[in-house]
Amino acid sequence: MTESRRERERRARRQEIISAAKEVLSRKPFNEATLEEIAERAELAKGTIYGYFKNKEDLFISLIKQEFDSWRRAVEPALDEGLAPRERLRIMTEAVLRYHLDNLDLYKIYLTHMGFIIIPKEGMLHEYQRIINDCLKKAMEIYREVIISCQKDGLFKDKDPQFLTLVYQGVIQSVIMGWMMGLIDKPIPKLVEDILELLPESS
Amino acid sequence: MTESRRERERRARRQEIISAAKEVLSRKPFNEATLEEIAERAELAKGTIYGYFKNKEDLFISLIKQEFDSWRRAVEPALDEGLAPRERLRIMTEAVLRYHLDNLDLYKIYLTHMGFIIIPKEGMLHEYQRIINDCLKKAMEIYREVIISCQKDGLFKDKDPQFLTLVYQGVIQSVIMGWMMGLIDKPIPKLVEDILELLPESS
Amino acid sequence: MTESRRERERRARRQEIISAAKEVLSRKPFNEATLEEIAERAELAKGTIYGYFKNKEDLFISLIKQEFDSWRRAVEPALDEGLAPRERLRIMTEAVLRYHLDNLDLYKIYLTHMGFIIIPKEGMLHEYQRIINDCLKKAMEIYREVIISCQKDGLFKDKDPQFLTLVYQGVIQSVIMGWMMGLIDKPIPKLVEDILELLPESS
Amino acid sequence: MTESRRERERRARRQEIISAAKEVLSRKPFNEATLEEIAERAELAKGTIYGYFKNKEDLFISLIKQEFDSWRRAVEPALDEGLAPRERLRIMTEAVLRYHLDNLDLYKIYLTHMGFIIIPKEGMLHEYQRIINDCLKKAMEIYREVIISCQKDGLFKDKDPQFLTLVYQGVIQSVIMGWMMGLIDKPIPKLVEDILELLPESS
DNA sequence: GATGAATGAGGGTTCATTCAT
DNA sequence: TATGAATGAACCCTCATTCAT
Repeated sequence: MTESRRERERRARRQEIISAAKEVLSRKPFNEATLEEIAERAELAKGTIYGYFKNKEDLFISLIKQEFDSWRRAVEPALDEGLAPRERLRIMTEAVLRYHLDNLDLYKIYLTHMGFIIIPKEGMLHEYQRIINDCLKKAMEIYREVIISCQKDGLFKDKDPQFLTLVYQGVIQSVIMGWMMGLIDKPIPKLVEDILELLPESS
Repeated sequence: MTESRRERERRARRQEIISAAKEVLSRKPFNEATLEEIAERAELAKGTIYGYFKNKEDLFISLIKQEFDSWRRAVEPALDEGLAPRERLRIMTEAVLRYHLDNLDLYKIYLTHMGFIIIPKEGMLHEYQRIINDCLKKAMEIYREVIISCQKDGLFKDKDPQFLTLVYQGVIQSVIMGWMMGLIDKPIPKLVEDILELLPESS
Repeated sequence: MTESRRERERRARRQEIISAAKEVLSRKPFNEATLEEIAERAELAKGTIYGYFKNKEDLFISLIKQEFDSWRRAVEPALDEGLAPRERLRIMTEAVLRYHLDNLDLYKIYLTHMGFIIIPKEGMLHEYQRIINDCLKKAMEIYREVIISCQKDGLFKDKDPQFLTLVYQGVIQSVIMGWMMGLIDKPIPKLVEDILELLPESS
Repeated sequence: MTESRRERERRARRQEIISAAKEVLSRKPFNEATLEEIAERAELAKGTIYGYFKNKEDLFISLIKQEFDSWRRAVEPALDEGLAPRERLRIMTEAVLRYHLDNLDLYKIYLTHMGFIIIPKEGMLHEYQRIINDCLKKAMEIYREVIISCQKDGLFKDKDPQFLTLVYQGVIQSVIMGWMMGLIDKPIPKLVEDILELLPESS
């Protein structure tokens, strides 16, 4: 069991580093965030990080993957196909908002690195850019799946699902940004209601 | 008049540098874009840039300011209070879309640097981050003014204007991103129509 | 002509860096020689070197190539097929000895990096290792060519030329090392005579 | 006796580390060989090595000393002054060749670190560089002693013994390198014969 | 004004060595 | 004694900025 303790400690330390990185990366883009600062925040020497991650990029990728998994788990309930589509949309919207508003750092990272979604593949794309891209695509697919199920149920009848998905994502983003900027502070269920009301009904 | 020619040339040269910077910054975030690359694209020596701008940041700020002014001029027609509110909204939407779709580089810069909307609470804020922030706020104010005028006219009756502004901005952004990603390619007037349709009517 | 002066200065500076590198690399193997030390010796800032060479390895490769070319030019006279084979051998031996004894640093570099000749290709071979290898092979080929021409003339009749080349190279190396260690200080022509006397005659 | 077993185990462990180091150092120069890799090959933790050697250099020195002792023992029979000089030379040549061809790793280490023969005039000399130097000098002395005894017996009559020693060493090295590079594969006694034939007879 | 060589601070990364367990 | 996590010095390299020409 001694072995087990060491492993536990190792995992904990690894997590501390990821958390430190998360905080720093929420304020600075990848290239501006220094390992020095991350190490400092984790109260470690710079070199120590390399015992846990292959390099700066690996650390960042691990962070993104972990956070995306966590986001995905939060949204999972909305994937239950047994639920009514409209209910799935409500659950999803609430889960997404709650997740991000409880965890603003992640969203800041997303915003800070959003440029990477768009940047054309000039030269080699950094691995971490690919990862971010993947996560975004997966998130969009989830949105789209739920939206399509709503359409099958008669909502937003004649609109292009791609377009609807984009708009949905844009509205969510606006709300989160508004919250971040202190322009909005309603409780989450109220926000969800407001958002759903905005969506074009089929009727 | 020789003096005047010199000035004209100087302004032209300055403009070339800004254009080069714009192109580079649409592909890379501030810290990844090098003066070397900008100078190369402007067909100048690195040192020459310092004859026109105090430093890298100053160049970036000048770029942002200039672009924002240009954007503002494009949207100006919608500020005419003599027009019908709904028409103002249509004009604004069309102007914004047209401006950005004709000028994707600027939007890429915006996306690439969007993280800076979120003001870091600690440490020094780069001057250019503050500028970007200012521009965004001014744009939001323009949106809000038009939206409020619509509300006075009976549209979106009971909604919070702040919230509506955010949503409007989010929808615009979605459409531009969809366009960039090749997911959308309808002509602009059609897009405007789609967007306005989405907005909740008063009725 | 101003341009020409700049170019001239550039080449001169480049040469200074190579010379500094040569001195340092004659004392330390590649991995132990630091750019810091090279820059210091060239009386330049570390960063300046990167204006002249892509990186440390590029600098080293340029050095090796330059030195090998220079060595080759020194040995060139022995390649004249119009000469009597035995005379060619004498000329070559004298040229090689004179070149290295006048230019001990290069030989030190060779010795300091000799390990790379043998190291099996585990993983990727550094580019500079390949270059060193190439130079050595070319040198051996020159030796062999002259030796074979001697054999055709009746010298060392029945020996394997490969073997003879190795031995020749080994003897040369011994003499240079002896000189370096201060064990030998005869004038070069005397050394050449001594060496040639050692070689097995055909008779 | 428990104590004795402990000691035995300790020595064995120490030996394992030296062997691992030998293998690694035959492929990489001192500064490129990492303790990590040595420890891995010895199936030990990095820190454990410090229980057996003061530091990396101490380990390297121990290795060199041990190998040199072993080499010396192999050559010992040739030091018997009761034998005929020519026979001593034959025995020595065969012993040296056999030792190195059976133990190529050591020779690779020698080649990889040969640069250290040339004592840097400035700065601090690594202790291990001095050791290598010492070993080489001792080896040369052994060669010289046998060669001088041959001369007293009338061989190579009028040559400078220092010169002959160097040449002898050079020829030996050539043969070993030829073997390593796959250019030579005769059985050892045949090689010895070839070498001795090369050496200038007195007659 | 234009040039581009030179600078040097600062970042990512490696690795010998130490030390608590 | 064995372990391997932690340390931090030192290395290579980049790039904004300066300055002599």
